Amino acid sequence: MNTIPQPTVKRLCTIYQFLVELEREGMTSISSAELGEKVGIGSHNVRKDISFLGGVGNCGSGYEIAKLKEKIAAHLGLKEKKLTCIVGLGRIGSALLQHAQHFPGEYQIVAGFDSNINKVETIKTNISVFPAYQITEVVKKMRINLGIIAVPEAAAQEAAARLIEGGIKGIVNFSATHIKTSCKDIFIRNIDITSELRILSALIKINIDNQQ
Amino acid sequence: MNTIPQPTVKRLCTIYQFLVELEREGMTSISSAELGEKVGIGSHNVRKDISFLGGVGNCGSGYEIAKLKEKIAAHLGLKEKKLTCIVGLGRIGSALLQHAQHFPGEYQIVAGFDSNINKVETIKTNISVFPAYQITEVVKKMRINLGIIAVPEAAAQEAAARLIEGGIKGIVNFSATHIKTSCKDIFIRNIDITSELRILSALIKINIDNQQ
DNA sequence: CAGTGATTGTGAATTAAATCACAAATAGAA
DNA sequence: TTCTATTTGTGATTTAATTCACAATCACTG
Repeated sequence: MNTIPQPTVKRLCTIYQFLVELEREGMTSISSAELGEKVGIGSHNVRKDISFLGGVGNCGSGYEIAKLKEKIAAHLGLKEKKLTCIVGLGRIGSALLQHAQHFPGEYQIVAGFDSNINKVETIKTNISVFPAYQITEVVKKMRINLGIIAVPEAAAQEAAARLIEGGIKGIVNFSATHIKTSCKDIFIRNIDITSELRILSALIKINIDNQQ
Repeated sequence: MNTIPQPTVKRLCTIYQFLVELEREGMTSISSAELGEKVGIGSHNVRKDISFLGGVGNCGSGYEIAKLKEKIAAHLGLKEKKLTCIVGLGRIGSALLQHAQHFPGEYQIVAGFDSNINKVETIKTNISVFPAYQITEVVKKMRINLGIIAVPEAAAQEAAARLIEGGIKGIVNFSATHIKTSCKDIFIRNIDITSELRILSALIKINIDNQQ
């Protein structure tokens, strides 16, 4: 089978997001050139990426948005609704939680965890909230697919371990610690605001250096 | 000049984060193998990345942490303190703000913006908060280097435009919209939780497909 | 229904990144 | 000091990703 390169996966997800917006605006078709322009990549690249999905476009007149969206969803496994949980209900965690609940699309957040028992009781939300020591048990019982980690640095690796023990398949980690796993079937996306700011600093610095 | 590849920049930032932690734990030196193990990349790759900084390591016995940290900081422009602002003081924005203020390192958040005038007045924080229409003016006057965008989708591109007009050099965008700019000297990092979840779904799906 | 202009899909070429393999350097022991 | 066990730094190699170039396809017009 023709395996899809990782950068292509990322770009297809970005394209997917755009297609959702375009559809909402009432557009029905778009060319590779226009799509590339909007997403900030070349039209060649757009076509190459889409070609991994098999023939979708209409040679005369670009891609039919509904059809392309459907194809991407089918290939990237976006059609099955995923059950998701959040570990850590501090400022970031609860912001993410409420944010996600405003967009109840493919990802349904069904559980929250926090080590602070008080928070477990007082947090005002309509999802079930559990103490942290029940992570493994709850993930297993509810068959949760994905986890979002928003705990302090020190607790992150431990939280990941419990999620994985419960059978989770993917993790988005918002803590400053870079989480890793030796298991090749579990995927982790580490997102760190400080790291992003550093990358910006670096890109700016290198850009200036190169101009001189 | 030997220009540093982008993936290397990212990895060096991750490594930098680790060095900060290791230093805090009292370690003074580390080998490429151990470093790679912790960050989840091969030791070859670690050495190659570090080699872009010029000779740093001690052949017999790994890298001296303080020295390596210093070298990375010097090369990636992490030494000069950067002034940063946040646009959008909703749930995500104010969570990021308070989070960042707990780690007052290289990035000092000096201004916040929101289109809701009430929020401008009531938000309890010790940074200056301004209405959104003053973005350009304030960024220019305070010579702010970096911006964090945490506004709803519809307002994001506009916010970016104002920041850029004010002379900002780098943006981290937390809104669902993919922001782009035609200016090659301005760098944007788009971070989208939904997109990250989709990427996870895709990686899991493709992994399963390939096993069969 | 032929002719034109636009647009896709993809093998080939190019460029970039990751990995390898090993010489050179060093620390520490004997 | 000399020998050995480590560990770096880097040119060479391999692999992956991007870009190119153009034939094939289709919509649309007159």
